[in-house]
Amino acid sequence: MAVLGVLLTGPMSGYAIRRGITQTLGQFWSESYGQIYPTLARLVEDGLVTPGVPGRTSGTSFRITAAGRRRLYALLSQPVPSTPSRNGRLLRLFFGALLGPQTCIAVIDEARTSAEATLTCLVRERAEAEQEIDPGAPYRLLTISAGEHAARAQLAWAEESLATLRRLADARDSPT
Amino acid sequence: MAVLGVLLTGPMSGYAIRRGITQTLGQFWSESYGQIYPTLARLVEDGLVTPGVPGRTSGTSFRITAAGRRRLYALLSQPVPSTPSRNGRLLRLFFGALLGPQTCIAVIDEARTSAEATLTCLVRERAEAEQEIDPGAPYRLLTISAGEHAARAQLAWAEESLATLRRLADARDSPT
DNA sequence: TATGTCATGTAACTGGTTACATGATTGC
DNA sequence: GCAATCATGTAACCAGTTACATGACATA
Repeated sequence: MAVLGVLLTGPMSGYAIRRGITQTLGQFWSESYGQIYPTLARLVEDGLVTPGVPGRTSGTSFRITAAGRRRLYALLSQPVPSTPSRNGRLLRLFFGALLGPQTCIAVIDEARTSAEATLTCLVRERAEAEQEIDPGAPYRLLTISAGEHAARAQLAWAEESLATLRRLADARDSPT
Repeated sequence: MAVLGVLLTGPMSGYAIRRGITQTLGQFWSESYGQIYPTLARLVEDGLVTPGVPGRTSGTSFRITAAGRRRLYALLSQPVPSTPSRNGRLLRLFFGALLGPQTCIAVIDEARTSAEATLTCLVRERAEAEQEIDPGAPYRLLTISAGEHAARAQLAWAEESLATLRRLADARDSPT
């Protein structure tokens, strides 16, 4: 789905597909070479993608076909599969009593800085996306907005939680 | 880490460990039987967990050892690994122009209802956790709070996005 | 005695990453 | 000519789920 999707923007090499995925979908999707090339081979076999001229190695190569577009539409239309969530940060904090307030504060502070970083990154992306005028722009803004909401929520949670933990640490250190 | 963690609350069977993980860590962690039993075997082999009486099948069985507690502490202290994110919903919306506003509205509305459901679930959990008085309670509240922030953010994003898409659909349908 | 839950396990499979090998092309 | 990047691929491995097999125990 991701490979066919980025090929919508024009023909490109597998290398460029990966760069496209990490750059534009990076906030919520990722693929490795070990995934992309076998996928491309299968897509070519199924006639959803045509390979470039075999001789030339540089420049554009893989191109989505009409059947590929139809298939992408079908894939996009499928219900969103529910993925079992795994959050190593929250797992650690859940057993935080074993770790103590100081270590937990470090864990949460790392969450705070990472949320800040993604937020500034997304704000820049939004500015770029708002300049574009093609029909896909509003939908891309939707995904950027989702990232912003999530990042701001994580930021708020982190600051709130840091305050709570600092109170907890103070109460434990100085109740003599 | 999750298995050792839930064993902190007392000895229990592998079956009960799984139930404990899905019930209390369900919001941010999951394990399958195919994962739990091999893990338990390895933990027993390493002396981090002692099996129950082999004859008896019912009741409690696996119990964390002192070495297990030390190991859990070491595991919790390790840096949080960054997991590559994959969000099928946002991937679909990114290519939403192909899908059209109506289908995207359905996708987002499903996100809205699921966020509402987890939110009411978390509010109930918070009420329960606030009653507890053991030293681990504040940390568990931290993880509940994280879930609440995330769910509220998703809710706000969904409502905002639904309004945007409805405007888009109207503009496309009636500009004659 | 039949049903449901508790309980332990495993084999096959899926999905995915990492690390490496290989070579073409470009720009300095 | 050399370094950096572009480009394609794959083998080994890891993590994890699904589906199934097996059986104990309680209870209606």
